[in-house]
Amino acid sequence: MTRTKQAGVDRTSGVALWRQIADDIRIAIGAGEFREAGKLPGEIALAERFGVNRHTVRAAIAALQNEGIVKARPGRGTEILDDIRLKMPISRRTRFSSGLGGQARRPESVYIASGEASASEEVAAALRIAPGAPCVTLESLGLADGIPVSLAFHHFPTVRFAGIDEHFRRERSVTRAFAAMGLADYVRVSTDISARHADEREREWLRLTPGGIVLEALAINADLDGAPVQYSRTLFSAGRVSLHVGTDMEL
Amino acid sequence: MTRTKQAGVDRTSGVALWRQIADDIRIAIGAGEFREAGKLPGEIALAERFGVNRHTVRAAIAALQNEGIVKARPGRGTEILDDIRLKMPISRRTRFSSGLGGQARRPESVYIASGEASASEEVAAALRIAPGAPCVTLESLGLADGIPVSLAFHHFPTVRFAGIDEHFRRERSVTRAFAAMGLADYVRVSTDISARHADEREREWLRLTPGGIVLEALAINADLDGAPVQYSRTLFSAGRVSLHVGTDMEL
DNA sequence: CTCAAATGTCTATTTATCTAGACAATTAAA
DNA sequence: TTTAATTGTCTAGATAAATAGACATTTGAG
Repeated sequence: MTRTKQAGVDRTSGVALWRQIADDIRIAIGAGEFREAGKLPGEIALAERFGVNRHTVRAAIAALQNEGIVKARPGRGTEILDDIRLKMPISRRTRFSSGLGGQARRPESVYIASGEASASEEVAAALRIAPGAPCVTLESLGLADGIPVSLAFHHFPTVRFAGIDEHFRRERSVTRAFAAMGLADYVRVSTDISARHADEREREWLRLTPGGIVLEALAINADLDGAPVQYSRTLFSAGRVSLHVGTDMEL
Repeated sequence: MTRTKQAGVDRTSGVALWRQIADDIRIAIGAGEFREAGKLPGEIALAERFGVNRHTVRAAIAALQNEGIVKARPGRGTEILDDIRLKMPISRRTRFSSGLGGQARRPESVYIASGEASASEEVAAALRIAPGAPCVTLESLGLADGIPVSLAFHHFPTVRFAGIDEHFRRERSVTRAFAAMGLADYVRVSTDISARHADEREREWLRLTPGGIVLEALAINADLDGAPVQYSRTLFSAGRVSLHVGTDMEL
């Protein structure tokens, strides 16, 4: 029997059908497709829609259940749980903790690791220091309501911010760590945004499923004299965060 | 035989090993891992590195070859071709064609379709018109050197821009279409950026492989009096584009 | 309670993916 | 020219994914 191509599933892609279907349903939920019903169509209906066997759809639903997006119950159907995506503002005054302010969530930064390194060309160019000059590195995890949303790698010039990692460890905030070292205010100079698949380590920290996507933001912060004070690479869980760039308001 | 977990491959993810490995190598190339050699390690070395059979690695390389990223030749090895990623600036003066200016590429916009629609709540809110009010819709494809980099859905309020799709068709540029209708200048008011997997239709237009990622930018443009003139949803091929947000320069 | 609709579980079979090994073909260097 | 290193191609077998069907279990409506 030859098979007709059905809605959006590709049988030669190296991606299992159940995973393609899970991704498809996740997107459909995000687009509000089943909002009025509050639940997914029945497994048989979904199987017809995607042109696959009911068991394949069940595997997809099991994956979505594992991600906490839906909840299936015998007799009742498969209910859609919350689909929350935080909006992270990016502007001249971008800070992680205050960014989530109006969204009634509990923001939190967690220390992962820190150390000393010599600046790569990339870091040196961003911080306007000599390549090979010493940097404080700091890795941290950003959470909202206990759910990981970002994984950040910060770089600070050692000559000015030696020991800032210890301040971060106590204060659990880059802004407060800066304040503790006498830098009361700073501004975002540039942000470079791209997207890619998360690697294994990133998946672990951000609790992503394989194939999960991260938004990668390369950011430079500077003091009010324009001297770079921080270069960060932040990975946002693309399923939980969108980045909002306001180019209109006072920056 | 029980198998030990090797570098970054997951055998229960619903993603074929060859595809995981292809994604992994693509990322490594992007990070410059094999830059000095100019080619990948041998298939046997890669097979050991990922803990899989040589044939599985070969499948991964075949996929990368299909994407035009590498070129394998008997006796010579697998050479790495160009890895180009355009940098698309996002600022108050964002325009597609001029954005790629300094990057020595031939930018081009292609008309796909246009029509009339009543504004959804999302579109109405962005354009500050009544929900259900008429809009001109316009779909276009952005290319650089003939390679598709973006797929855009534009919305314009009909009351002010009826027929702008015809101007776009002739001028092949939104900026010039605006100019032809008497709007000499406009500015970007806000841009909302997220990332997700491309669906089948998007993959076709952007020539992406299954599992391919798009950066989705929701943008509002306004005239110099602040009245919204355009609401766009633009999908950038994440492998070919990064978005650069300058929050420092004169916006 | 009874029934219809839904999800849960089981077995069996087919198809795709991965592993294993052998050997051919091509290239670049000794 | 010889040799080593590399990719290309073939066969065969093992493992995982998908299909197919039957039937049990749970839930909500009538």
